[in-house]
Amino acid sequence: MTFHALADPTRRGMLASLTLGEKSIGELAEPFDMSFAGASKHVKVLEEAGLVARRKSGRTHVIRLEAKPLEEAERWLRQWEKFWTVRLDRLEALIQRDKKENGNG
Amino acid sequence: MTFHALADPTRRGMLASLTLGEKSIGELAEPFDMSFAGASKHVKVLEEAGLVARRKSGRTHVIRLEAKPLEEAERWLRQWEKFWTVRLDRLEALIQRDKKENGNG
DNA sequence: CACATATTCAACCACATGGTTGAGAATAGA
DNA sequence: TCTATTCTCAACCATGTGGTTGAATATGTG
Repeated sequence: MTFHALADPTRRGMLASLTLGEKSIGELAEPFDMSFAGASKHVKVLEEAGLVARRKSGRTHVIRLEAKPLEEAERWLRQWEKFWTVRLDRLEALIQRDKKENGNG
Repeated sequence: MTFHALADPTRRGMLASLTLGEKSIGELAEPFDMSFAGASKHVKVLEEAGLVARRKSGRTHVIRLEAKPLEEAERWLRQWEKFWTVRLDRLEALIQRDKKENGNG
């Protein structure tokens, strides 16, 4: 779900905006020239992905970043990258060995 | 575009399958009980995201992994994670300092 | 050539997504 | 209380997505 949440440029922009500090829904909506309701939907997606958390202060909903899912996504990617880089390297090694053994190199 | 490509479970499954070696479209489709055309579409998405590459061998299209975009996505995430973890830590530090200065802690 | 195989393409379908608007809920403040 | 502010919800719309099927393309094989 994290990847889906990160796939949208508006949401990434909101996350960027949130690195400057907590923001209300209205403040998040503003730079995108978007309706409250539109921004609210995006925040909901981010919230369900665990990338942000919400705190109610009076009538404003204050949104802040949450780093955990990002760490997880990063771990996932790193693991995969390592795993299949090894695979690709091994494949390459096999090709090289094959070349030598068959005198094609 | 990488995040969008990674957001679909079928596509992640295909990538997983590809870590075991190169696969044809048909071989990629098979474990998902999916039509050729369906698999073909997913492969196209992965290809456009640069996550896989295609080589034609006779009438079969042979698909292999490409690690580069994964590295980039990982770098992106790592950078962000670091960046906003620092922000969050700084925020926490401010709160703590505030507590001390105002005798609330 | 005729036929089978591997794949794409085009058209279609159901549903999700990103956006809007307008109404309604909750809270702040006169 | 009345009004303004902040936000969510429901309904709607256009477009995208994930899937199908059937026809078309390209290649191997008899």
